[in-house]
Amino acid sequence: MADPLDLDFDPIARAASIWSERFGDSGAMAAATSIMRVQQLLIGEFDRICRPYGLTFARYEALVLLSFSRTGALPMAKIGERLMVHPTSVTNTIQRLEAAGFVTREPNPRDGRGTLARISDSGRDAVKHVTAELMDAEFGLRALDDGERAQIVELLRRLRVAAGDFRD
Amino acid sequence: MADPLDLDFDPIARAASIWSERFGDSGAMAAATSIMRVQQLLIGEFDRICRPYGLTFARYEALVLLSFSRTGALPMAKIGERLMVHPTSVTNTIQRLEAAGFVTREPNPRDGRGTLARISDSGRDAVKHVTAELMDAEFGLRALDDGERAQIVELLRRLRVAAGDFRD
DNA sequence: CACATATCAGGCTGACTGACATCT
DNA sequence: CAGATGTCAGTCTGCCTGATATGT
Repeated sequence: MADPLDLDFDPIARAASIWSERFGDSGAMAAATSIMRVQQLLIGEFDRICRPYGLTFARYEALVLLSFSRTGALPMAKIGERLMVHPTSVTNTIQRLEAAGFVTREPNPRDGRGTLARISDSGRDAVKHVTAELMDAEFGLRALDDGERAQIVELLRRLRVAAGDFRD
Repeated sequence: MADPLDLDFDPIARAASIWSERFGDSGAMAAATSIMRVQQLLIGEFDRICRPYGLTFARYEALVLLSFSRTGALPMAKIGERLMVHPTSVTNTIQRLEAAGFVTREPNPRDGRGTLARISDSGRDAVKHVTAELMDAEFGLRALDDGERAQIVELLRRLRVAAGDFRD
């Protein structure tokens, strides 16, 4: 299979090769930069899919989490923990989802300090539509087969373990 | 080698498995989410390393690009092209680097419309220190060996090709 | 009491759109 | 003239710190 790429047209490969020459780096910089670039491409596509429904990908993720919960409602702290985001970011995200009518807030009956975010019917509707489009786009990973996707998950999982992503 | 992970403690794996059951997704969601999560971890570490030197990773990248250029200066448009960022983001980045004394601006003698950003001595100094620390941290990829890093680059390159990352 | 929960105020970042002056 | 280059104004996003009220 011929390589369809010309290194001269790949800014990442070019920078990485200069890097390797000068600093003796063994591919770490290229791998890190590739991950950052692909994330940029993916988030761009996801946000493009979400936008027509009045969502960003981050807000869509919160809605999905709620739609997967048993009762359709979760405490703010739980949402932050699952999505691995800062408490104030949860407040912000839920506020915007509430303004859009996708979520309602209610006091947590089991903890007077707490607030529950509950997904609304229109929230579930939005999740349904966006999810269908994301599945249709195969999450931007159409270029990879199942085995390759699993390979990525496994390699990246090791990084997450090393970063302590599974403690707590 | 025993798996150090308990799926119950991996929000990504948990969400992906629920997803797969409900929607018949074949690992695309898990892979996409892993990429996004690892990028988040990497950028966090990189920014942590850059902060003491008055830089963010994005600004450091621009400085590196300038330090690699033949003359130490590049037109704004070229910077945006190489770093794959929006022209107004280049203006913003260079403005802040200039305010920090890491860069100077000058009219492009070869194009009256243009501006050149030139790296200063203190800019080169900052690059030197941050680069040393990033290399020391192996760009957050200490958990992977050379072969695995190359594997990631290759898998992700296919996604970048599919997204048209190598056109122009 | 210490601690947890959530919010608010406010700063910082980078990405973007639209408008504009300037120059090729 | 069309097109490229860069800037500016202003919006939106998400992340974060610190302070605060409330409740366990």
